[in-house]
Amino acid sequence: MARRAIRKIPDKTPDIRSVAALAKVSIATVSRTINGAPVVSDRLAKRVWAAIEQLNYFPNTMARSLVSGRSRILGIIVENITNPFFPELIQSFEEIAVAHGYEILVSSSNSDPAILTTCVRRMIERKVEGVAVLTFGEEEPVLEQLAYHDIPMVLAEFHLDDPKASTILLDYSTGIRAAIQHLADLGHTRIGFLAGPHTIHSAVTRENDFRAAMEDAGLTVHQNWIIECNHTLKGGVVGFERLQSLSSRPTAILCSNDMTAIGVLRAAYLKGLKVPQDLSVVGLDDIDFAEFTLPPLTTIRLSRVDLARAAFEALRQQAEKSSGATIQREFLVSTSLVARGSTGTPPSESGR
Amino acid sequence: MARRAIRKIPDKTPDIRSVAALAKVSIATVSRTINGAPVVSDRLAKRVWAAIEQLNYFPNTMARSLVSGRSRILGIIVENITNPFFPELIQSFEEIAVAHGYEILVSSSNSDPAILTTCVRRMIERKVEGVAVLTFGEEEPVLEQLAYHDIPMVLAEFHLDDPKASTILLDYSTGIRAAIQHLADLGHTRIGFLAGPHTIHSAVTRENDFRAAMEDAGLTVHQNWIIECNHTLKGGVVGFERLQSLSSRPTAILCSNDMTAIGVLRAAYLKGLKVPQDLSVVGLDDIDFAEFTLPPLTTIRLSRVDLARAAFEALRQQAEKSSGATIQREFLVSTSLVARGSTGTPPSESGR
DNA sequence: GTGAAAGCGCTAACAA
DNA sequence: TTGTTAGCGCTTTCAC
Repeated sequence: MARRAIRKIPDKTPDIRSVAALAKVSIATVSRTINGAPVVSDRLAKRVWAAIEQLNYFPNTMARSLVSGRSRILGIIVENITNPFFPELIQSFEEIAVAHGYEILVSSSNSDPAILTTCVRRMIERKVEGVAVLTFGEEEPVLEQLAYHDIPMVLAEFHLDDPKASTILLDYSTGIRAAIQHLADLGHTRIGFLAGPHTIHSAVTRENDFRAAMEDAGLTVHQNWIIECNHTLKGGVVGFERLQSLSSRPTAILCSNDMTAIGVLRAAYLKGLKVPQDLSVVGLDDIDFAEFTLPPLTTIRLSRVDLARAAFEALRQQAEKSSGATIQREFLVSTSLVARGSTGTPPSESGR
Repeated sequence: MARRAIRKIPDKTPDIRSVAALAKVSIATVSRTINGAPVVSDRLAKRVWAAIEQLNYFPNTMARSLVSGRSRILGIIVENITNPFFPELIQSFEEIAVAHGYEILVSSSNSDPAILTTCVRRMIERKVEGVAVLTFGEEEPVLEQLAYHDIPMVLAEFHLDDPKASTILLDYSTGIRAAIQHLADLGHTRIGFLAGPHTIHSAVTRENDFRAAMEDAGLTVHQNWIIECNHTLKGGVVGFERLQSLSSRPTAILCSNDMTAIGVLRAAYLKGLKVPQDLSVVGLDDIDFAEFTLPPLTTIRLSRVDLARAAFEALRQQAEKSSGATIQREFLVSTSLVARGSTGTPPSESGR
C-alpha cells in the first residue's frame, strides 16, 4: 500500500525567480525590465522579455502592491448603477483607468447609507489609491472615514476641507440657461421644474440654476410648479400628475434628470397629451436612451466622458503627487443643450 | 538655517504588530483571532479585539492574499454594461459576493475581442479566484488563458471541457413556449422572430427554441420572418423595418431581447402602427425598463438575481472546493412569461 | 493555547 | 549596468 502514485506535478505558476533563472539574470533585473527602469541594457532586457513570454509569466499584483505600497486600484462609488447615466460613466472611468494601469472597484450605494458604509469599508480594505464619490451629494457621513485613512477622493459638487479631497464642479448653469432660453425663444413663459431629492446637492444646485435662469430670461418662477421628485422614471410620472392636478399649468417642464423626463413623457402620453404640441419636456444628462424616446428628448447634456476624465485626473494627480508638488484641486465639467423633438411652441389656447 | 522644523509625524497606519503590542500578545495570536481560529482563549481574544478597535485597525488585504494565496476577488465579465440587463445583473452579483466576503472586478467586453483580452488579463493579474463570463457566447478565444491559469470559471450556455469550468444553462425554452402559446391563444399564427447576432450562443439557442416552440404549437415558421439583429434598440428598429418591407408580414414579433423589442415598439410607433392592435411584440429579459415602455412590454423574464446567484454559487464551490470533494458543475436558470400590454389579438383584416 | 520564525513574490536600497 | 539583500504585512508550520 506504500506505493507512491506517480503524479504529474502541476507546474507552479511562474514567479519572478523562474523568469530570472531562465533569462540567466538576477530577479532585480527582471523587476527593472518589467517596470521599465531606464537602466537595463537592451541585451538583458531582450532575454528577460523572452523568458517572460516563454513562461507566460504575469507579475503578482499583490506582492507588487505590498512592497510598493501602491495598490493601483481606484474606487468609484455611484449612486445607482441602475440609472443608465452611471453605467455609461463607469464605462468611461474604467476605460481611462485601465489605460493608465489602474484597476477599478465599482460600487453602487443605492442611496442607502448602510450600503455606502460597506462600500467605503471595501475601498479602505482593498487599499484603493483614491475614490471617486459620484453619488452627487449624499456622501458626507462616509467622507470622514476616507479622510481618516488618508485616501484621496474626488467629490462631485462638494467641497471638503481636506488636503486629499478634490472637487468636480458641474456647470449646470450654462446648459440650463440655454434650455430656458430655448424654451423662451419657442414662446414658453410658463415653465415648471421637476426637481431631484433635496438631500442631493446636485439636485439643489440644478433647482437653483433653474430659478436663476428663469429670472435672467425675465420669466416668473411659479413656486407650485417646482416639485420635488426622486430622479427616477416613476418619480417623473408622479411629478407630472401633480402638475396636471393644478388648475394653472406650465406649458413646458424642465426635469432635473433624464429619467424623470422619460417618466413625464410616458405619463403625458397616457394622459393623451402630445409632446411637444401640448407640452414641451426637457431632460438633463443626455443618457444614451434620450435619443430614442418618443419623441426624442431635448435635454441638457452632461458628458459622462468629461466627468470620468475629470474624476480620474483628480485622483491620478493626488495618487502620483510628489510631495511639495502642487496639483489641481478643482475641475469643471460643463453642460450644453441638445435640442431634439420633445420641445416645440406652446399650445396656442394656453394663456400667455 | 539648520533649524529642524518640528513636524507632527503622521501615525503610520496600524499593522498587525501594533495590535499585538497593544494587546500584549504575539502577532500569531492576533492573526488567529481575526481569522476566527478556534484555539484562541477568550481572554486573549478579548484583548486583541479591544486593541483592534482602539487602533481602528484594518488587516492589509494584499499581505493576506499574498501569503494565503487567496485573493478573495471574483471577476465578472459582461457583454455590454450599457445594456440595462447587465447593470442589474452586476448589482445582484456584487451583493451576493460582498455578503460572502468577496470583492468583485467588473468589466465589460463590448463584444470587442481586444477589450475582452484585456479584461481577462486584468483578471489574471489580480489573481481572481474565479470569473463569471456572462458575455453569452463570444468567449471561446479567451477561455484558454483562464484555463491555462487554472482559474475557475462559470460560463453561460457554454460547456468547456475543463475541470474548473462550470456552466449555467438557460432554459429559454419554457419561457419561449409560453410566449408562443400566449400569442397562439390570442389568435396569432403569423409570428416573426428578431434574432440576436449568430456569433452569440444564446442568440442561436433562443432562435432554435423559437422554432421548436412554433412547431410544438403547430405554427409555421416563415424563414424570411426570422431576421438577425444585434440585441440593441437600433437593431430592433432595423429589424422591424425589414419585416415591414415584406409583402406578407407577421402579426406578432418575438424578439431575442428586450432592447430589440423596445426598438420595435419605437419603430412601430413612428410607422403609425399601434401596439398591440396592429402588431404584438414580445421581448426577452424583462429588464426593469420593460414595465415602463409604451405599451408596457410583454416579455420573457430571465431573472438577473437567479443568474447572479447561480454564477456566484458555481464560482464559490470551485474556489472553496476541498480537494476530492465533488461539486455541482451545471446550473439551470429558467424563464417565464410576463404578459403585459404589448400583446393582443391580431388585427382582423390580416389573413389568417 | 501561545509564540517564534519562515516565507508568500516582489521592489528598492545599497554594493559592486 | 547588474546583483544582493532586506523587508512589505500577513498566515502558517513547528515548537513549547
